[in-house]
Amino acid sequence: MPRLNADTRAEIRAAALELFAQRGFVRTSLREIAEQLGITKAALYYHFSSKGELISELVAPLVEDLETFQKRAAEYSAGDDPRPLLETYFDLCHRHRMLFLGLVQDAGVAAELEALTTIIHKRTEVDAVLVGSTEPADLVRATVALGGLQDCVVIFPDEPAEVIKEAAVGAALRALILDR
Amino acid sequence: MPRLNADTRAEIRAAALELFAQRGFVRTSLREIAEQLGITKAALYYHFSSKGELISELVAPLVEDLETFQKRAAEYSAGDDPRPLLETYFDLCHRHRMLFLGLVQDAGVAAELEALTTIIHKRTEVDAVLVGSTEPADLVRATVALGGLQDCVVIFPDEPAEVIKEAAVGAALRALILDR
DNA sequence: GTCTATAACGCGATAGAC
DNA sequence: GTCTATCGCGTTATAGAC
Repeated sequence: MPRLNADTRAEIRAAALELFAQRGFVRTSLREIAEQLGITKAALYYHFSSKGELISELVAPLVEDLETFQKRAAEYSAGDDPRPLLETYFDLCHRHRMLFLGLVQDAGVAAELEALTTIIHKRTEVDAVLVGSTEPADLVRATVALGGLQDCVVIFPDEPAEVIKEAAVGAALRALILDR
Repeated sequence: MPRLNADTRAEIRAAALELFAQRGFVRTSLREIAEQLGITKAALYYHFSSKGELISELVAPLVEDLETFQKRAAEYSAGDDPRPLLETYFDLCHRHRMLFLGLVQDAGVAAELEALTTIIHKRTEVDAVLVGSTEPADLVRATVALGGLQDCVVIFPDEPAEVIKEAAVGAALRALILDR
């Protein structure tokens, strides 16, 4: 029988986004999404031709926002104040944080052995030590510093480590330290 | 028939680590790892009782290094120079960069639609604009700044956005700007 | 527009021969 | 120590009834 609510497609998007953020894209099956809505897997296929298409539709607004942001960034010249750009980028990430959460959930797939949980837990403890505080506003500095270092090894895996290390540690230091 | 090389177990570890770094943990099947070595999936099971055990063995050295690092970090007091700690953390990440690469590959599972590739590409362009250079040593500053911002929305998804934003943008600004 | 039923596939994992 | 063969499962995806 037809369901009462008209916009099943939008309902599917919403339910999927929530489950993806909680469990990641990989470990969320179409069956789970369908069950959450009280419809069947096959019914879902009526609305979306594949899991990829569903994901694609969820990611599209992020890509669009990024394109807009990129155009704005292209007008930036050395010497301009970068703060507004950084603020916009933060807002963008925050607006799409459900998707980013889904991505990191996926990254933790291997960690059914709890290794990743352990790793994250240890990082958090180190974060607190580095800033001597557990206030979010302080922890953020350590997150940017250590997270930034960590990002560099995956973004520049083939560059000579010494070059990256010097620049990265310098940037991390500045991010970490408030007073000067 | 037995293979000529004695240390099959180590060979499996090496092949697995390489494939995991290239394609992620999720999308690398035991069959692929076995084929790369010219053995069968079943033979692999003689050496490792499960995929989890194989991954676990690869991740163990990272966890060990993190534990050592954490102990050292615990001796750090506010006011000490954080640089040595940051350098050690970078070295640690760099030493285990194959594993980190595997984790981000997993995160890109959803992106068979190439959305993630698009996203990363756009980020790289913005990075270059922000520092007005394509030199790795400069790009690193943008990576730490924008990567740090991005990390914050997944690390603190439930904190009030304004609190996180102010601290994060501040840290990103300091990471980005060299001269002061 | 939604359902039931099922096909087709790849995965991790196991059994047993050699 | 490695093989062939196969199981059981969850998955994406399709066909056809209502």
